[in-house]
Amino acid sequence: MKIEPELCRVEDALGILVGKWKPIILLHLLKEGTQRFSELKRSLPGITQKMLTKQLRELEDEDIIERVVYPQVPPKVEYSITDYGKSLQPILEAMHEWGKKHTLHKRNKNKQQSS
Amino acid sequence: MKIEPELCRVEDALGILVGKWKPIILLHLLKEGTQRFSELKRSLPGITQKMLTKQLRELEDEDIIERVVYPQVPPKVEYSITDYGKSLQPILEAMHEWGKKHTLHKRNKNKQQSS
DNA sequence: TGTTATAGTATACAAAATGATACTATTGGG
DNA sequence: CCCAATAGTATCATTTTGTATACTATAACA
Repeated sequence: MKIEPELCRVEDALGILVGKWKPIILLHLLKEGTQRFSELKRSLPGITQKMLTKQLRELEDEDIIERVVYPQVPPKVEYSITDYGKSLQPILEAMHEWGKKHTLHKRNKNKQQSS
Repeated sequence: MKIEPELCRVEDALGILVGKWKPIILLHLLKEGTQRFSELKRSLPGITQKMLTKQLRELEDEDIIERVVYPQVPPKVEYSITDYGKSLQPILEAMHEWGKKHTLHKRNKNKQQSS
């Protein structure tokens, strides 16, 4: 019995979700809707401009988010999830749920070890 | 409206799933059941021993897989998914499904561009 | 005696991801 | 004239990941 090549499709989802910031950016946009660059930055304590820009560009390249530039000074740029990007929501939520369980699991584990 | 800190729990799932090899190792173990080190290695063309060992250790540390050593020569070590690890299956499957859709999406996108 | 098999470890190196910091353009306001 | 505000770039340093290669122990086998 061999693993079919299609099984590796997980990599595609991972390739998009992975990165220290991407999932949290997506959760923000899903939850809050359209956000300006500066709003996102304020919401993600610790991220540098460079990182935020990079992650946003990558998500944009994959059609997960949309970028709208308003020709103003000072500049205004808004980001939002595309319909296509919304299809990631079940994964994000599944991961979120699992993550919460995992936090408990780790807590129990540590409790046992230290008793 | 602020994002609650718990929203960052996605990171926990990602931390475990991420890595060039982890998801594929997990899919193998889920699909084939218990596997020896050498079987896994043969199933993952291109992986080095060091990487395989490292990924397996990390998964073991998180209680996702179990490692059983048989006191033999030559050595025999078997890996299998724990019950806890099986709870990742829905995520893996959701990612797999999404990945398939994404492949089509990209195909359509490229078709449009080249027309 | 030399070779093979297994499940690794050790070391060095290369590449990719992330971080820190400084810099830019523009324009309205003081 | 100078400063603040926004959405970035540019450059360099550090950290994390991954690769390549050689090495180990031990018993069975030829």
